[in-house]
Amino acid sequence: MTESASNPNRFYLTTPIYYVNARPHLGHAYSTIVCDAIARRKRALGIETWFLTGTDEHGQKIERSAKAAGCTPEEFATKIAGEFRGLWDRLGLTYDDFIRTTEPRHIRGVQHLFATLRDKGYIYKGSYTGQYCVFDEAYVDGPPETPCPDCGRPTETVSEENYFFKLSAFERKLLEFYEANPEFMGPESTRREVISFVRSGLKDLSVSRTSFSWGIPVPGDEKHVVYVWLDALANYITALGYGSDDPKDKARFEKFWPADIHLIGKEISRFHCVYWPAFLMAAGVALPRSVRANGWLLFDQGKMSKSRGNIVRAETVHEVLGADALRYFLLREIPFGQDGNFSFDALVQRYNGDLANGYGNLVSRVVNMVHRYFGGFAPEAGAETPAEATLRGNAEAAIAAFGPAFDELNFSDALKTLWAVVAETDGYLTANAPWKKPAERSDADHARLQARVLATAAEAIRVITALAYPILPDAAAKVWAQLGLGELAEAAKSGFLRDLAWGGLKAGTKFGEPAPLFPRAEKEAIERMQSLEDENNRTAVEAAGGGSGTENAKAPAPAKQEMAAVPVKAAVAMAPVAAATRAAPMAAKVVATAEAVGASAPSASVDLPVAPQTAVGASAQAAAETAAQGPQHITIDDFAKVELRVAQILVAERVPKADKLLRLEVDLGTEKRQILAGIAEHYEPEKLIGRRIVIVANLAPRKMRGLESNGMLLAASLEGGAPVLAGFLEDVPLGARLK
RNA sequence: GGCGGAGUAGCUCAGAUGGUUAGAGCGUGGGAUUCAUAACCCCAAGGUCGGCAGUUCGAUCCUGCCCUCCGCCA
Repeated sequence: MTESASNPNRFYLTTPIYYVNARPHLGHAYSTIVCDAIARRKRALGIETWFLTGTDEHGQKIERSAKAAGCTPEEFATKIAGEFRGLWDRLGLTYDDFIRTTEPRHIRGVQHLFATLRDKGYIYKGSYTGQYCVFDEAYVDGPPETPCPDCGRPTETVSEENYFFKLSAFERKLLEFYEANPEFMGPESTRREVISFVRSGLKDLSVSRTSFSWGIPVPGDEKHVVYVWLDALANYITALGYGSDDPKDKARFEKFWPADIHLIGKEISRFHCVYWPAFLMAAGVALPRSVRANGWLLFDQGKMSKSRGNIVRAETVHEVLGADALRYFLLREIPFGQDGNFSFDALVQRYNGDLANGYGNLVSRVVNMVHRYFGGFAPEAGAETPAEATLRGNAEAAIAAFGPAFDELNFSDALKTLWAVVAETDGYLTANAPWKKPAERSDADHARLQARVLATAAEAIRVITALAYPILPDAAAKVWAQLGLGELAEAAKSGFLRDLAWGGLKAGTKFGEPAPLFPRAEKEAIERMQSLEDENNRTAVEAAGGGSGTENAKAPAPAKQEMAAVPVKAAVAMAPVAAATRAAPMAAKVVATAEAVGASAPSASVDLPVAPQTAVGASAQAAAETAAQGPQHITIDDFAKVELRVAQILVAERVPKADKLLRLEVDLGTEKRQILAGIAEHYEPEKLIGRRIVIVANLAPRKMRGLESNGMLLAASLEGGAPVLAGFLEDVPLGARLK
């Protein structure tokens, strides 16, 4: 590890590699766009930049999804990887390399890394006996029958021989490293969480699997595949050429590693801030300089649509308002590192306020006046008055403040600073009104004023545009051309930002034709985006085969499976109630992150990995029918009529002469009552005692077998399958109402 | 359950080692203007700064308790 390797003239940054179990959505685009903006700025500063993104393609879930889709894992992964790459291309993102974990260069590198770790004595063979969640591909601590903490499903007891990485040996080293390198991870909340995680103790990590084969074989013991996180994390070095003997690869690795920034979604901080540095320390490879976590995008469903669409695609925004609008919104609206709300409403508001009425309109008025009063040639500014000095001073202050803010990833502040100059320039124009000649002013004086004011305003625009370029590359290029400055892309390559200073616009420069940059968006824009999403969700549901069946209607938050490969999380912000209640459609908010793990999207189901194969056709049809019939929705008032409460089973016994019926006495906290339930075929009465369940408390009483039942319990079931009682993962007080 | 974060104008957020009238942008209302994308410019209204109690001459800022939301861990 050579600390001195820091070279200010090169810069390496990475996005997470995206798990191909999910189609790309706005969360993925967010991380990638942030990286693109950083990369563009670095290049425009004359820094040699390497920007890596890619896809994570191994793991049991991909294997299963492929099977469900009736194709090979390779075919499946290739298709989704193509969707990611295609989207980045359409959005104009300037990645330098796109790595897929199924590529030979990556496989070779991972095997080299694994062998190195083993040779150095950090990997040993051991056996594991414990609980395993098949759905999440994760090991779970606890005694047998512990439910999975992520998804609540029952775990299986497994015993398998695995390779283990001596993570425990790095606890102290990591803590010392964090201490010595406070800049290593951020934001602060992430740093605190990671440190407290490491302080609480590290256990050795299982780094191989034998239960499936879609992965990278462990060198020399090919019945094992490499643990997906070890596989996935290694992309950051394998893409540069780690493990290759080719001199060109070696040179690139030498040049760019260690990475300057690993940009990630906050839910995978632990993998990047704990496991990854530990692997690298063990292998004797330099550690990355920093890991920065972005927050989640929250989609406020209420504002968007009452229909089931909740995942927003970048395409939709791109199509209606353009890629620049999306970039600007994400970087301006959301303080980096925090969660941010996304809504079409807020997007359009920002777009109209800052881009159309602000920047776009400013450019338009100035370029138009230069054409009108000066035949399209930049006028000579002449002697500066206090008004110009003030504007110049503010612009120079913005140049000085923008860079540091941006480089600390405070994009929002950087843009706020810059847009203050937009407003000042607008005010300056209005105050000096070059379009209005007072009677007492001579023609010559007026011509001088026009020249001075327009030259100054145009120069302000030039400065603003140069700084905004990494965020608004398309618009900046247009403005550059309108100012007669030629190809911005060329200027960016030559590092024009490095020398940015007031006064670069030369008198006599021939301006280009004025053309609107950001046409004002009308209300229809929101409706259009809305309907594009609705349409997409509808077709996605049909295509995906209705994964939203009972099996998946739960509301999981599988943020951090040990095993899950990289990721995409879509979680519903409500308690995981019984599947039978069809929780998903009532979700208030959906979270999507940049990264995340193959999770179930609420009802949209695009992401859902495991659809019961045999049911695929049928549920797709059902979904389609639902859509066609229209209003299957109930109102909140309808729902409020159903009184769902938490109850504890005190007594459970079979009802004589009834095969299916159990008689239960349950405690609601405030009262006890008797309920009859048809679950005797699947639940042993003894095992139910003490369990907390959910009941419908205001169901009309009914007599069965001479006994009165006062309520009904909730359980999930498939046709012909065993019912599963609804319950809670956390403690809940008796009598608590579900709403 | 443990640890941590957050709760400030309709919305998104800023803020002060505690000190006279708590800020910005957007949105709203009014005015002015017409170079410009019904844009721009000026002015105004709007907040018991989550609740209760305490420390203090004085608390939105400190302390305690409580409520709500979120994250990490178990």
